[in-house]
Amino acid sequence: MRSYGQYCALAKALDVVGDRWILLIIRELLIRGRCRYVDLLNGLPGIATNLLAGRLKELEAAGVVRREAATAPVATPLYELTDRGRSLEPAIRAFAQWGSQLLGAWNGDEAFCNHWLAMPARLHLSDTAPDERPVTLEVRAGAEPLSIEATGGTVQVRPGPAKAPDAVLSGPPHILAALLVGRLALAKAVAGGATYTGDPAVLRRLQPEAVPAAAA
Amino acid sequence: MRSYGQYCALAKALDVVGDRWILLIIRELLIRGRCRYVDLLNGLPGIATNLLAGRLKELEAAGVVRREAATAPVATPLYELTDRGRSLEPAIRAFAQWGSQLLGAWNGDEAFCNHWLAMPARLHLSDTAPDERPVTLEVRAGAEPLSIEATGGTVQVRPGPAKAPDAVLSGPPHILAALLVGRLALAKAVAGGATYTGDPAVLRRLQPEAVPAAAA
DNA sequence: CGGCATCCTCTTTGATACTG
DNA sequence: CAGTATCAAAGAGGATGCCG
Repeated sequence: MRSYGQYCALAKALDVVGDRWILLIIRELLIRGRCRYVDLLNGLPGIATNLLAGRLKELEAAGVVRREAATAPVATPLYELTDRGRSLEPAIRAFAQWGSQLLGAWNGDEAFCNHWLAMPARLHLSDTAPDERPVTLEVRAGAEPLSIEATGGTVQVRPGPAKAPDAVLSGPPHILAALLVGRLALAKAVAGGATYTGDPAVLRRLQPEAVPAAAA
Repeated sequence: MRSYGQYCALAKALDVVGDRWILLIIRELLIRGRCRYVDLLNGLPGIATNLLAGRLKELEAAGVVRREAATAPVATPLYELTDRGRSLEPAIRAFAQWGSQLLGAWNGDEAFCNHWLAMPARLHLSDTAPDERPVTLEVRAGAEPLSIEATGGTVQVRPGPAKAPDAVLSGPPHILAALLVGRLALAKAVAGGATYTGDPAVLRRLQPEAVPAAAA
């Protein structure tokens, strides 16, 4: 990107991460942690492959992303955020929160990846029963599932299936998002096309206080 | 901007404010409040006038900016943020904070406007003596001065001169920024080229606890 | 295959000139 | 002052090719 050439913290930030696709690339790396080029490509529907390659180089040069070359046991290079990159998380969260009000019902021709639900999930879920045994919820909306684990007071969200999920949730994206975030009660989510199998307590345990409020 | 076409809150936010120059336009409106087209143009060195005009239209269409047409007493149309626009402030602050670590010494060929100091000032200053009478500090680094007022526990920062400043601060941008933010003690700032006239207590009153720490 | 680099077209930007 | 008009240059998007 062309620099704004302004002595201003915001302008400096935008010199580095203001380019098209950059924040979405960082979103992917925040959600997935270290991953391959092709994982990024899949999580960024619409990006041209040359553009992704170029952006990754810029981000590496800027010290936001680190590229680990493929060595012995690993077949392909891996990308991950540096500390500086991870420190963008609060800003990205703030933006996502602002954008969430622009998120209406899902019109089927928008791209959707299940793991994107990790962002609202990390923001709004917590383990409300730290002393009970760990439980896992698997969420399926797109191709690859997402697993959410409540264990010892913390919530772990990561892409990929859960080994032995205590509950499984699936349905249309906007219903799942609203349900996880606590804007929609389970009954209404089911009425809206969601399916929940397994122990209902798993979902309740993850939700701070939103469920009782929204259940009305 | 071309939409990312992704059902994701962050992508939706970027569909609206991800375009080049947009966040800087919003920065200007956050600092200045309601203002004229030329004010924006002056506060955004490097922007092309057609681009500013186009962005303002997009932002108006998106409900982020409101344009008030010139009526009776006012000679020219004015622009200001809507509530939705103002609600971007936390996200912009978060980004600016991230960018501040990229802000080194001021190399003279970067553009600088004095009123940009309002962002770090609002973030880091507070009125530490709410019960004393209001005091005003005037900051001069660029063309137009900035006035910072501590009154009754709150700090007001706005572009423009102060009526009767209790103190006046001037000097090179990076020195003033570091001083205001508390990263630099007054003595060191003066050694670095800053000038401070008036009551030293004014500056101390504005700074939470940073000065004692950084004074060492 | 996964991980890019090239080539080409189309859109956006930047610079400047011009008008009500 | 507040923009619009014009045009060249840069960047994005898409397809495809190359290489381990």
